[in-house]
Amino acid sequence: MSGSEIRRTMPLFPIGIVMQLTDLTARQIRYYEEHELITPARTEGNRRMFSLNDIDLLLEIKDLIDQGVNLAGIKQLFSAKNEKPAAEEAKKEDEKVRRELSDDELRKLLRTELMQAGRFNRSSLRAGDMSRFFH
Amino acid sequence: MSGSEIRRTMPLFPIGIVMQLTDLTARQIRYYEEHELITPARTEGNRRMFSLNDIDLLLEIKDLIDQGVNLAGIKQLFSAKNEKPAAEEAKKEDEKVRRELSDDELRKLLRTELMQAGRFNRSSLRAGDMSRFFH
DNA sequence: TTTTTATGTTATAAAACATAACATTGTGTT
DNA sequence: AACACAATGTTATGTTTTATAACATAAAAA
Repeated sequence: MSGSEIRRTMPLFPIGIVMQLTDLTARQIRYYEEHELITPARTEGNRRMFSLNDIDLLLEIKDLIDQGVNLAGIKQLFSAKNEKPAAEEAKKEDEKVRRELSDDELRKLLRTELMQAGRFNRSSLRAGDMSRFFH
Repeated sequence: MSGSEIRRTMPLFPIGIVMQLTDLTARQIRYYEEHELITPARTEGNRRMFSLNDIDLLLEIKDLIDQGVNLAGIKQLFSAKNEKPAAEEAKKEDEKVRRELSDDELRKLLRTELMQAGRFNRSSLRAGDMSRFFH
């Protein structure tokens, strides 16, 4: 229940991709960040890099805005959500294991998990449909 | 058995991220493309965008090269792999369904699947470790 | 009506990436 | 040994993408 937070926090996507996945403009995304609804990572060159968590948040924001909630309200909703820590125990144990992972092991894990990330349930989308996102 | 091919083909990652995930240089990645071991998508601006499938392929290539196989050999291995179609039936059925998906439905599906993509098995990595990839 | 909120638009600078050409290193061949 | 080729490094140059900031605008709130 705490392990799923891990790779969802990996900064993988540039803003251009996030725009297409969320159907938000760069202006909107940056504005939400400015108001601390999201805090995407930055590359060394200061470019925003978004994680799956960030994308989820953006999609939630969009839904809420579509429902008439303003940013202040969304902020409240989000902070209310995080009221529930529920992940106290596993933290320290993870901490212990962390140091023992070599770069190579890390990459192998990452590989496995990336491959798994692709194995979704069933064929609801097809490759051709992705032309909507890339021309 | 054919559905899992779908989102694995979505072009999501720029070359910089792929370099970090695979530990390959841009030169290597482009060279492998030049020799048709991978064929990443392109943005309108001609930038390469890689899918999970592409990343898997790159990792396989790396493994094989580490084992002393040259590009010609890898090419043979890959083409041998694709000798097995094994996905003939589902194609036409999928084709039928495809047209009926609206953009909005597509995005909703995408959302669900992205969220699911993050829900991996267990805590083998931790957020802090990702600082290796982003400084 | 006047502010405030949320977003659009434009200008300017820098980061990331593209291609291409040449250099280097290792391996196998003659 | 000398050579050729495969794989990768390095450098130069141009384009795309993203960053910030400032100003504009429409809709909602006060």
